[in-house]
Amino acid sequence: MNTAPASVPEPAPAPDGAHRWLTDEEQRVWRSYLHATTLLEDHLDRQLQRDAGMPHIYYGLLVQLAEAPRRRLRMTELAMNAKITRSRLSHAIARLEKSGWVRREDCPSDRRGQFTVLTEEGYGVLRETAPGHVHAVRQALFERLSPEQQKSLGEIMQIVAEGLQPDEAGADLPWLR
Amino acid sequence: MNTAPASVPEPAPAPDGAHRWLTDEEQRVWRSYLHATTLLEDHLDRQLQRDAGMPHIYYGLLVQLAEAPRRRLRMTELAMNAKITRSRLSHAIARLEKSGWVRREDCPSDRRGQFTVLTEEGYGVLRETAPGHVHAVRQALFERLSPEQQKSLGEIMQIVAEGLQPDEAGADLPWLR
DNA sequence: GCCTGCTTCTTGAAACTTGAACAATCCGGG
DNA sequence: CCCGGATTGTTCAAGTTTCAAGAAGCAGGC
Repeated sequence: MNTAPASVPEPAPAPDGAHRWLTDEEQRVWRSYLHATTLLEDHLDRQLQRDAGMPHIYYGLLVQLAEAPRRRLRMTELAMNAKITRSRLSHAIARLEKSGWVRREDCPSDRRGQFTVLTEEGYGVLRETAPGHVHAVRQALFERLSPEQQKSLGEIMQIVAEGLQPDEAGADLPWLR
Repeated sequence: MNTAPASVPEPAPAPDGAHRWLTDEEQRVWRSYLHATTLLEDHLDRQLQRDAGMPHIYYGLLVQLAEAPRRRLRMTELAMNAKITRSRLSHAIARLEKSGWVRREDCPSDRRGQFTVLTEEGYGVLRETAPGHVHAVRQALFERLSPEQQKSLGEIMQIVAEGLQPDEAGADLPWLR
């Protein structure tokens, strides 16, 4: 959960600055980050498990489907949107299908492909539970931050995501890099 | 993963402001947040699984132990520090013990209690893998943010954590509230 | 047509997490 | 002393995630 603490022996200060520990201030920021993100994720997971009977990530899958044209997506696309592996998605969809919130359909143009379709029932669950979830997010996050902080948070998270992403934008334009 | 999307029917605008959707801007911030935190956690988990043979959370447990006096902590205290349940900790410690990085010791003053002690071997693993982990954190986060952004992130996460915590500071001083 | 390599999705086993239930112990009051 | 309630840590079962492997279909070159 944390980076190397003070009590872990410091590595020899590398000439080039590699292997540099975090400063005290960085350490504080990092621990706050871990602390807050852990608590928030736990909080939302419990909220949704209680009110919707599924973990946060599964809820996110239903949301993605609800937003998609004809409320359906190919497995691979859904997996990419949700930033999870296809394998994980397969298991998740199997579970959601068992709950009746989702249904599979063959893709006519590619016989390997599968669509996942949000059922009426799944849509209903979303409609019923979305307000509570939004409320939880609002209460835990937005109500506590000033407009400037919200803006700043957005920018920061944007930057971090871009740095970690396997190059989403321009991934199909490799010659630009 | 996401809050209610545009395509989920809006709840009747409650007079008191309950059940309010997120604004477009809030929505953007929230999705950036989810996106970034997911990617970062995945990134660090893989990094540590690869280089240290354990998930991020387990690494955090070792760090906590390394920082503690005599490199040992009671189960409950460790669980609270790491923000996980006692149950989860029990499993985790069992695994770390099997790996030889940690060892249990009875608490002399409370026969229900257990100490978890970081072994020399566990300490060694930490010493070897900490630099790589710090590097990953630095690279994914601090190198990409301006000093102002780092400061801002710290403040924001502090606020969020405080809002969610079962009242850590002052929990034993209830008369102050 | 028929390889070869790639993509799509699924599967199975092992690892990890969750929540409830539990035994053992502590602690304060009567 | 003894009881009831609280705390400590573990365990079980069910659910979720990961990783490696694999079946099936596509697509291009020959």
